Amino acid sequence: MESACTLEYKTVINELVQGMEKAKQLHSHLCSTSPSRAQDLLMQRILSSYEKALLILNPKEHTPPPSAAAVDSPISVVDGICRSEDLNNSFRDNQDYNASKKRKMQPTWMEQVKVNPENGLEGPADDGYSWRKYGQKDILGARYPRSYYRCTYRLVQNCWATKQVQRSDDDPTVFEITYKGTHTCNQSTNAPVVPPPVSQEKQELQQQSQALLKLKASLRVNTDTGNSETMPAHFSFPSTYELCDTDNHYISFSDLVGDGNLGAYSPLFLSPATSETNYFSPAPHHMASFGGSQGYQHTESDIADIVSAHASTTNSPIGSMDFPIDPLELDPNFPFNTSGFFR
DNA sequence: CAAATTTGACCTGC
DNA sequence: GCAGGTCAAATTTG
Repeated sequence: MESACTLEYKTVINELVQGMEKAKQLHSHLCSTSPSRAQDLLMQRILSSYEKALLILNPKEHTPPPSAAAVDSPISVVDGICRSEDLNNSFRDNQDYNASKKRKMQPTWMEQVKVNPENGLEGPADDGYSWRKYGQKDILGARYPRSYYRCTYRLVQNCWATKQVQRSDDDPTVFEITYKGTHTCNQSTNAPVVPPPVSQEKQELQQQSQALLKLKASLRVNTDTGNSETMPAHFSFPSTYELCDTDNHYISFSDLVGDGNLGAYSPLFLSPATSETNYFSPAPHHMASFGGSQGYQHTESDIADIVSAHASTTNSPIGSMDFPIDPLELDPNFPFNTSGFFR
């Protein structure tokens, strides 16, 4: 059956292939005028991202990408680990979609963030979001208590993203951060108006990365919630993400800020003032606020759950893996019109 | 004084 | 019953 979805699927792959070719052309053009190691590095990553995207969409025709590069920064993501049990739950629960399991299907992923002892033993730095601590618990068998944070804008913007922070027993400079749910708030409005100056080389790199950003934008699922905002003003992934696919194989994601050349994309400099217990996080995305009950009784609306899950494909690496493109999983009323889904 | 944090109590799932 | 997660009143902070 050649469904419209299959057609769009092939279109996405075709666009990715074309994008990769154009990136190569751009790279050869730039290198002919001003060869640069940074450009080589960035091009490798751009191509790697394309390959990974293609791999995800069409695993039979592509080989696994190389591993990601490490980062040299005061705060570095040691790794991002999607917890296989969460993924397994997500897939297993598809058939039995009750409220309890829906909650489990919230995109969840874990990162380990290492901080420099001199500037971060109190906690890793800002991840670009505003979090409010709402609890702390001593965990059985853990030396350090676990802290619970939720988005500051939960009430204002109905944003249900939460995170748990726990210092590693083995290495006190490592914090294990578990993110649950994705931000539906718009915190980009807190970004500084004037970005720091950017060198010409960085501008060139940014131009290339903009192509990727557009690609990411074109791949986003149009949730059409009434909020027509497009790509966020700032947009980044943690330096290295390792995601597991449906077979629990890890897929390594290197990003555009990994070598520090594209710091302008990092939420670290765009972020509002936040507590010291903030870290890297997936990029924010922009969703409409949903009316709905809140509070103690775990009664967030079904819509919010659906949005949290599916909209996360735009910004949450795990979210995207959590919910493969499968029409059966999507809201039947999902506005999958071609003009909205593809640019 | 408003916002953020702390912390004991309460709720939920296993 | 226990452990983890969350609430909400009290307290602290800016």
